[in-house]
Amino acid sequence: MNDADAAGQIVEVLAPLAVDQTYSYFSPPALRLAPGEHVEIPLGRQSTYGVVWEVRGSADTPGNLKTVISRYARPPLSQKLRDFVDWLARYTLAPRGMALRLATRSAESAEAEPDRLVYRATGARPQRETPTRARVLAAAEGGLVFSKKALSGAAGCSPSVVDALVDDGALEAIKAPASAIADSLTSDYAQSTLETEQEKAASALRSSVALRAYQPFLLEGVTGSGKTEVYFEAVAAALEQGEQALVMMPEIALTSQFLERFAQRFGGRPAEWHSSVADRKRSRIWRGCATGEVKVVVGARSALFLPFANLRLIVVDEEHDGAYKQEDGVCYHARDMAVVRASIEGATLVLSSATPSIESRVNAELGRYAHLRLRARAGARLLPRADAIDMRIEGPGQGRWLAPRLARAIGETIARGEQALLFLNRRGYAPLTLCRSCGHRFRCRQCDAWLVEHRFRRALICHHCGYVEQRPNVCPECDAEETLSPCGPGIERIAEEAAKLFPNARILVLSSDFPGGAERLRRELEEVAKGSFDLIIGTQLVAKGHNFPYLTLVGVVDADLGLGSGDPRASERTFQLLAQVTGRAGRGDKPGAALIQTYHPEHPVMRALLCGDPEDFYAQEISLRERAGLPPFGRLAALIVSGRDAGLAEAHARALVRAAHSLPPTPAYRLAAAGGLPEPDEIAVLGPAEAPIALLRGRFRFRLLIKAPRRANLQGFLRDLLEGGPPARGGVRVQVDVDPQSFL
DNA sequence: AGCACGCCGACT
DNA sequence: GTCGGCGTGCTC
Repeated sequence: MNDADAAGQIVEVLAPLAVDQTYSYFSPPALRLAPGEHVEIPLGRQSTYGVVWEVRGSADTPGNLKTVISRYARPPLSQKLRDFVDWLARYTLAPRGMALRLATRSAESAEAEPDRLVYRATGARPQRETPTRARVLAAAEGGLVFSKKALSGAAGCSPSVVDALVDDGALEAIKAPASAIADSLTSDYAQSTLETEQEKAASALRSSVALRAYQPFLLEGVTGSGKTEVYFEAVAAALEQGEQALVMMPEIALTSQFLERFAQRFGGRPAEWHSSVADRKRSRIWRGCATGEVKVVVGARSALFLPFANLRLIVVDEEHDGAYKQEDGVCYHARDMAVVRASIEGATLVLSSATPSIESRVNAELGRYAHLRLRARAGARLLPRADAIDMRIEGPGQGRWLAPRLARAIGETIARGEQALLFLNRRGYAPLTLCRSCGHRFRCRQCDAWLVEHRFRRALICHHCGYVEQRPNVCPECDAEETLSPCGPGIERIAEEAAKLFPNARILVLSSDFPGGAERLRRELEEVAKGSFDLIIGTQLVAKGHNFPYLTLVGVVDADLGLGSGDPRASERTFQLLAQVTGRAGRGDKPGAALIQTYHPEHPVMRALLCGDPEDFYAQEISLRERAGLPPFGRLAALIVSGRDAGLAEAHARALVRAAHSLPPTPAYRLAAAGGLPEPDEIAVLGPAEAPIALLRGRFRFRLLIKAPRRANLQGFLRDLLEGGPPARGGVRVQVDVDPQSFL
């Protein structure tokens, strides 16, 4: 044994805490740690868990360093995953420890499971035969294997009797084969029949997967064009090579319907990963990903941090969906980070959507993503015919919300025994309640927004902060009775009108604030799919996930809602939502119809919906942003002020504020260099609710999100920053919301 | 994440 | 006089 073998090591360990640094430890000679291994380390006055980030050298004695306590027998984090953690931390400006947490949260207790033992009768008689032993042996008759618990349970004795019988030779213990973590999958279990366009897209993906190099694709295709079948071919290609694939979906889109479809194609279910998977299962899947045993994971955004051994493919389904944004703790956009992970892993990336986000479209047009398009619906299905109802011309009378033409169409649909859906993205009965006698309007005490009347709950509710108060019968300002008057429609009010118009119809109202929770919702959606209702009235939760096979008519009640919100993505979001809802209409070879009630039939969003071609919309929207001097994406940066992480964050805050000229290598700087972030001429302190609105009213050049107790202090703090002086106190965290593609 | 240290308001 | 609230800072 030479000196190097006898010496200990100096290792850099990252703990999954709010620290950005790694800490140095001495590792005794016997441990021989490698980067990525999981260790227990002393930290402060207790011990924690950490990951070896780097082995820095050897040493004979600890010197002034503390000593690593032990090694955990978990699969080490690969260099690629560690690089991803570092990248994510640098990009989101989160402490590296917090980024590591995302990757190790389910690693705890991910040790190899101990062999499970089962027992079988050997046929030999035990040396001493007591009545209890006889009962155990009787239970073990027939040559089958049983668990210890099953035998002792059947015999009504303690498990130690089984042990004794093993010692006596009457039973034998056998290693049970480890139960599989996930179903085994077969790449060609059932071949999909693909049409020409699909076939072309699928073969592009298949050959990319075979190349084993980072290659990004935008897979764009109208509802029903068979995007899923196409990316299933890419999954199949990864399986054929014995390698891994990750399919990400927004949590609510991850339905058993989807898993069934997957099983029909691959002969088994993928490993599922989302918030309600039990802890034990989670750590098994975590381990299975690291060992390569788990081949395909279908999961929500957190699946992005699994320790894949050989990841060949990442699919981001519904890539435009806002649910990919993580907004507390480490703030990140899972779709963007999927791009980064794919590039680090050298994997194929597929962003899939019927209505891609603007930034993905722009990336495709710039040639950063290969653009695969499916223009036709698969299986000769036709797109729903969309028609506008111009509310200025053919709107309903006073106090009604459904235009006569829409009401008629619903009646006819129900009469044919088909299903209709009325969509209105507004919960409650009426968005505003005022007093006809004095003009009093109900406002939220916490945040100043209008209170929304909920008639089912007899309450006034703030949709911004959740504040609730009882709906009074008397005006609180002028004491007049019976003068409180609801203005505008909410979904409950539409339900009331529909019940009057169609007294014999089976109507279901679906809104996220109804009691019963997810369980009831799931049951109701299944009933809808079975055709148990004639008319469904719902908010945006009807837009996603489920298929409604009997649905042939979709009516959009207030299509303009959301266009006037001041949100920079208002048009984009409205288009995506309405395209999704109206796309639900139609079944088999019978085209559905969509009727859209709008005051602005000429608006680009409406025009795109009516002609059924999103091309129009994207071209308009991108040129609008160009003319407004906004980059098509990466338009904003968020400054989050909080009490913690002062040192790290302060530097970034300075960099951001002086981004136009300063040189620190932060994403903010690079954004500025790319022309995305002009120098601010004013800094204001806004709450999270106000900031997005103010932003693209053009008042501010970038967004400041403030999380802090006292506003006045922050004002001073930020002014100090702007003038370049030392901030008196407090810390700053900067989050930059841009497309990482431009930084790769 | 824990845990200590420190600085202000209400208690035996 | 202290007990304890949480706001802040540190852990190799």
